[in-house]
Amino acid sequence: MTEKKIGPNRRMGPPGSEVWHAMLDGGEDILREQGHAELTSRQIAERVGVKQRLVYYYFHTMDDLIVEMFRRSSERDLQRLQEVAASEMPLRQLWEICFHSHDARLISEYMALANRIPELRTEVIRFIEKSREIQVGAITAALERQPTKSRIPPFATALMAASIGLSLNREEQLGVTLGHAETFAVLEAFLKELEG
Amino acid sequence: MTEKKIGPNRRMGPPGSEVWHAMLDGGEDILREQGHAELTSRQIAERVGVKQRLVYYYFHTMDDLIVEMFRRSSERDLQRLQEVAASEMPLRQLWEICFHSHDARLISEYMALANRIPELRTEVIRFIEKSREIQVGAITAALERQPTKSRIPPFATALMAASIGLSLNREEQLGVTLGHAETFAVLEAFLKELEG
DNA sequence: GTCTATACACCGATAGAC
DNA sequence: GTCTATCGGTGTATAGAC
Repeated sequence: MTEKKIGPNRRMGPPGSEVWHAMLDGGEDILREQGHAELTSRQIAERVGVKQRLVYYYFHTMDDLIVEMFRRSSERDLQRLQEVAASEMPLRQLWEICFHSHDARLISEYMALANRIPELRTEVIRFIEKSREIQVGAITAALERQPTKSRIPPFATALMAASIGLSLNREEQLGVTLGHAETFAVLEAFLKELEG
Repeated sequence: MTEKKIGPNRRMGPPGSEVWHAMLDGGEDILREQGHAELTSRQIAERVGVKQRLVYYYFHTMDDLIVEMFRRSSERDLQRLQEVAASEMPLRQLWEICFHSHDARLISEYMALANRIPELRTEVIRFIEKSREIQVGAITAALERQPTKSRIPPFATALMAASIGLSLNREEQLGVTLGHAETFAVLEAFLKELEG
């Protein structure tokens, strides 16, 4: 029914421009380094080197900016997942991405923000589902190549690996290492079994 | 060096009183139902039915209140974990607790808050480590009772189970079910193997 | 123990000039 | 495309009366 409740006199800038990207970059840095409480239009403007008003020329609302941040980031992630899924040793590379190249703090901030921003929630759901599909595809292909006795279905394998990677990552950043070495050993053995 | 930077003329109320608990209860409800952005002294006061000023009679700062919220909640959780760890079928009960009786949204809010509140971070670390120790104890005891061929070490088992439970819980709340049935089947088989 | 009243900072968002 | 200027709202925290 109602379109976006934006002031009728608001001129808006085009997405994809240089400043547009710079604002998303700045927002991402703030979210990762200082958390959601500091993610404000003023902080972003200061970091980019413009005035606060300009943020509202490129984004309808702050929530919009946050959604765009996640959307841009998740699209990049999915593309990279798809690339390594088509490579040799995809499972090990997928695991490396899952574990090493995500920032646990950033993820936890997005998760909390998704609780109150419906559009972000939608994007998060889409990302989880798409990345799982990609991982399942790679696992299924690996199982066909390698005659292994693993009786864990691909979908369960993907979900478990993603979950464990997330927790290991998060705990490591917190400074908890209880049980990590043992878990890595189990995962390494599993990877060897599937991919040599 | 510096003690808490509290106004020198601030009179403070005692912890543990009825109103003190009511404020933590209200804060927890707000955090679960509306998220961190609505967790303010004014909202808590309104929910408890007192004036905003009283919140600062019972808590030095809002961050202090949040830390107390988590501390009280995690102490209760640890106690319950210890109780079921000493019962029969502890593994299945521990899994039920891990999966069913935690609110994923509340957890994600605490995780994000822990990024910016050092004392909360400390409490979260303590909780993760203590609950893992309890779970490892139960798993070790179960392995001694049951002659099973599981070659996954107890610490890895505890970490993996907690991780997977967390993700399943969170995804279910988001509305994602991709791979959940397969994962439950795997976990159920594992539980049967260890505890019949 | 609980209240009224208030200082002060900061945020989201907008109007309109250049 | 970018700016100055500003409005209205809300937040944390405090002083001090009852």
